[in-house]
Amino acid sequence: MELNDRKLKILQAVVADFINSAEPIGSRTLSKRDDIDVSPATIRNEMSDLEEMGYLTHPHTSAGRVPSDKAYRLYVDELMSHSELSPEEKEVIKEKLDQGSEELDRTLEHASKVLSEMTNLVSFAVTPKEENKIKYINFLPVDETSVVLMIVCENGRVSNTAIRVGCPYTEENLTLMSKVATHNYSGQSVSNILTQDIMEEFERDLPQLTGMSSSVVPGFIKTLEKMLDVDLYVNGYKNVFALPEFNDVEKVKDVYDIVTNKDQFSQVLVNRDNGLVVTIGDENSPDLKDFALITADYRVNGKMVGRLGVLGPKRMKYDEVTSVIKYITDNMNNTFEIEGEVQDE
Amino acid sequence: MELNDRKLKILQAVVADFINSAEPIGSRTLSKRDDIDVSPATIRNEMSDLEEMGYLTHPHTSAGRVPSDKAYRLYVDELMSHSELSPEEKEVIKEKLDQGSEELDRTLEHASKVLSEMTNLVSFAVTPKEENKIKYINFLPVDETSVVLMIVCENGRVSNTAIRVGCPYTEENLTLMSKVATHNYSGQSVSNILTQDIMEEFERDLPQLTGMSSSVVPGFIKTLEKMLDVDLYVNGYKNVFALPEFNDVEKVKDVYDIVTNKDQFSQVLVNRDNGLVVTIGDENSPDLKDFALITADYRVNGKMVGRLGVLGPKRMKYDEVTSVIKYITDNMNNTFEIEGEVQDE
DNA sequence: TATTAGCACTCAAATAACACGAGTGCTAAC
DNA sequence: GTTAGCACTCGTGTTATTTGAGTGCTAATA
Repeated sequence: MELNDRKLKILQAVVADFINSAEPIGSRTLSKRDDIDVSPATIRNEMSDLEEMGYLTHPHTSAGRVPSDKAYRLYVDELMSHSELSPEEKEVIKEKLDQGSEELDRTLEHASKVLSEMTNLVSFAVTPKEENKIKYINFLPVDETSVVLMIVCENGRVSNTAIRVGCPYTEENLTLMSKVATHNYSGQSVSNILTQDIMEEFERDLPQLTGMSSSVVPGFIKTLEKMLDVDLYVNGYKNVFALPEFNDVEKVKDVYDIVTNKDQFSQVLVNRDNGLVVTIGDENSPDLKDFALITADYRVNGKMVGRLGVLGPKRMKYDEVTSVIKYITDNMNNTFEIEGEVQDE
Repeated sequence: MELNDRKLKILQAVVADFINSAEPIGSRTLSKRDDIDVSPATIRNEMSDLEEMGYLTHPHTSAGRVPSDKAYRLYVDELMSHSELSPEEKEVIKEKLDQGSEELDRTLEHASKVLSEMTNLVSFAVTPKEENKIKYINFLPVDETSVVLMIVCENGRVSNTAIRVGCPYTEENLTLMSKVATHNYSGQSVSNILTQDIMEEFERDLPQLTGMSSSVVPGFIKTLEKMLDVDLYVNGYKNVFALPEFNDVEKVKDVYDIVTNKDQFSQVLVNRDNGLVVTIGDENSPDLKDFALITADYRVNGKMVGRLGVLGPKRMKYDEVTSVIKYITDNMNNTFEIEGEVQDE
């Protein structure tokens, strides 16, 4: 059997209608649409064919049709409109993005928030497991019993931790320690440093400070390990409360479990392909089989520095959401690269 | 009418049973209890009196009795048992607490997590709006276009922000800037600094660096403002999914709104009395009228440095929860003060 | 006089019966 | 190839009925 034009039109209508209404679509409903001018009976025949071909399903005999994963896939790839965002929408997004642009290291987090606001879905941002190279390491005094360890990477990211030291120290000790650590590790990637016997190296190069080393090194290692973790920000969880498919506590809980199981979820996100990617239902891992996931990369100078996305029901406004995601990831670049861009008055 | 012994015993039984079962308690159920040996009819009479006195209510004529807020209050103040935690429970808590003890500045956050695990309720931690005094201020180089601002307070808290600078700088510039800023502001409280015209002061004392000042000062101010915010950590939200009173999406959403409306919720928490405080139903603000809130302070050297608590249904195991909270807040002190305490073998 | 057995009464919740209607599939006519 | 017509299906909503846990009241009891 072949997917002729009429079948495609009907399929497209079913998917579009279902995305809007979340209700199974019947033949009579479809026949009332302006763009379809055949009788319900004809539509029924076509729908029956489409079902046989795996594009539609039936919740039960006397219900309308619902799109299958295969139908969503076809819809996204071929059928849906690719409307541009209106200038007003663009303006709104631009404005929202700009509100968070001062906080350099929270750009991604902020963009994810904007994304959830624009799509009314659960959104997230994830930083890649990056092979950061250390620029320098600084131990700074706080009070008698604690110091701050500060690690600056070449890409500008900064981590710091407060560390309790077991013994008294002087500022000279700290300066020395900072110098030695920077000398030993600057230019190396974090994961590479972690393969070494850091404690031994500290003791070797700072034999007069073994007491301090023993209390500082574990914190140092912990901080490095933390730097290897991907950061995952989730926003707009409360949007699920408004979606009819989640009008049941179990479902709401499922989504909560997914987005709060950060290790597993970030794994899924990190392992995705680059670019704009849409995965629907069965295309995802089993725990996401009832969802659609859309992600896009955010790049600076061609290098991927983060991934942004939304999680929602398969019944998702794919065209709008992809437009918004694309616009945001493109525009974040501008926020970064072009400062003080000319504003049209 | 008077609250005689039998009334108290019955009331106590109703509250305790309801806390366990979440079901209205009938006279027959009560009469089967070992500690009550009067007939259902007698109990009915007593319950009727208790209802008249405002301690019990009736969902409807043919249902059992449910405790009122007044009953919970009496229960907490007079009726409930104050069982000590078992040595095993103490051991479990101690162990969990210890797992997070390295991360000095996350102690409170971690303790809140332990609290939610032990109580199966939503827990939170909040830091007081503190009048921190600045110890020193440091501007550190990251790359050509950005610096890190680091502010260390006398109490050991550290804040840092990445700031994009509009013009090239040298390390000497930064050192100078750090010195001037530290000289001008160390010893002062954050809120006090914010009352001053910081930009003017930078320009006055660093006339040769006006370009840098103009790009750095806004970030400096923003960081100071952020330091004034209270930090609120919420843990164990997913515990609400298991409670029968939240088997409805609306209710689940209500709790979510409460704990994610950080400004409002932290306001409620910050304004509480010191010490162990239990507020039930109407004793709370209207949006919390269906909940009970328990908080306790965590002190170091007598100074309150944080507040820990749980949010749950009024039907809460008050004795257990208060024991756990008390034990955690007491024990956090130990984690801090006494390092390497003798372990009993 | 306090307690309790007995009993009529109430009402939410569960169950059953039923009508409704949106939808289907099939057949025969156009 | 398309469509009108029709019997059939089945979820949904409505109403009636039953069930049972629980109450309040009264009268008997200790």
